[in-house]
Amino acid sequence: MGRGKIEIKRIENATNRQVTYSKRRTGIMKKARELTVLCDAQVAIIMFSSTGKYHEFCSPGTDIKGIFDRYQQATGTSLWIEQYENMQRTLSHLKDINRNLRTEIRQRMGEDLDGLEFDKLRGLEQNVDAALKEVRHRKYHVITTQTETYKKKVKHSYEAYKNLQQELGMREDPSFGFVDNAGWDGGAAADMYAGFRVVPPSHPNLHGMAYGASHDMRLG
Amino acid sequence: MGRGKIEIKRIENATNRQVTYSKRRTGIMKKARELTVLCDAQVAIIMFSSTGKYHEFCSPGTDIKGIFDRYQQATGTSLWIEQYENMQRTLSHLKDINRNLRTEIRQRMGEDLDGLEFDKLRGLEQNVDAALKEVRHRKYHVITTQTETYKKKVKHSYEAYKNLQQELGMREDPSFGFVDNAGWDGGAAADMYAGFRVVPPSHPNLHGMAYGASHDMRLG
DNA sequence: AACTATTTATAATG
DNA sequence: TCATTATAAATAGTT
Repeated sequence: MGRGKIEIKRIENATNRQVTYSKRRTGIMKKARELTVLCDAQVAIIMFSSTGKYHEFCSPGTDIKGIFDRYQQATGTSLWIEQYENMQRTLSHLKDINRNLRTEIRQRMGEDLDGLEFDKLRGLEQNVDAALKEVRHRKYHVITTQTETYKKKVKHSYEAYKNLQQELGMREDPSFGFVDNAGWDGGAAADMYAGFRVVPPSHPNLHGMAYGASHDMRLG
Repeated sequence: MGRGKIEIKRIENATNRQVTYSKRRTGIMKKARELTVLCDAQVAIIMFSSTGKYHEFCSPGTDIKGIFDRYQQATGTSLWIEQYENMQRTLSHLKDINRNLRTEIRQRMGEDLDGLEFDKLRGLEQNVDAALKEVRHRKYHVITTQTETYKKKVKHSYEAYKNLQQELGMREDPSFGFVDNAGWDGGAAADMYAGFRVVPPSHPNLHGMAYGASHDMRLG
């Protein structure tokens, strides 16, 4: 349909190709529109030219997404729906795990124990007991390390002071600067222990910010 | 183009409509195929006839999904991608939460404590300590209830035996049946306590099946 | 973009 | 549904 017949193969001349694309695209769109009206059909068309421009047609009364959702239902071979449902499954699975984890934490916090049988309770008790020992052990390790570090710091500081004093030849007033060694080092260490270990906690702080519900427990 | 010109409006005769749909559909598909070849374009077409049958066309080298993904990118107005990405975000968020929950559980089990500062450790210790008390309390409650129930059962059973014995007028051989009350009831109760409370656990069973990694901790 | 010779699509018909 | 064909419509090449 034109001045001459053409072979159906790629048009090499880019301008020609673009012109032909434009003409034929219009033609197809018109035919699609006519089809929807004449035959009461639903049609969706998406086109990309070789230059990347896109055009679409969609029969009135719906939209591209609508037609494609219908298409997926009709074919059964879902495209996005499959991914979507996979994700839904994963999500649901994750939520289950999440719920279980929360339950375990609550039970480890001594809550929601009503549903547990005796055997479970005994297991939980032993487990929490062992955990407590571990935590205590670790805590003492940390406090010991901290104290050692502090002692070393103090010692180095004192030595630096001594050296300085020696360099100055003790010409200054003794009431200026450090007075003595013993009272300083030991006192500080004792204070640390008092603050960290000797003073008992006034309240156990079971649900406060210090530990427990520290991260967001709600689902998205 | 036909023996006569037609108005572009719905064809009322169903048969005619179906015939026209068939012819024109073929025509559009052919034009689409020609367009892809001549102009190096990408085209996707989906059609539904008024009777619900569907037909599709897609330029070679891709598929419907491919073209529609490209379409979504081109338009920016995402259709499925938006839902998809929302779910991805939710999923990722859930995974984060689960990871945190697992970390908390591990720390409540006395593992992975290396990263914790002293304050956190102290909070954890207090928390686990309080939880242990709760669990113990609950355990004793359960064992007490169980024992009471058991005692009642035994008592009822013994009374039933006594009544039966009385009805029989003690005509049978005393060596048949129950011998005495005391040895039976008390002994059973003591055994229970021994099994549940007196005997110390041989191994704490920190990671076994009794408690701990009871649910699937892997992700899907 | 418009024009037009020609090809192509298709409505009516068998 | 298939084939035919007269005619409408689309479009290739041109201006």
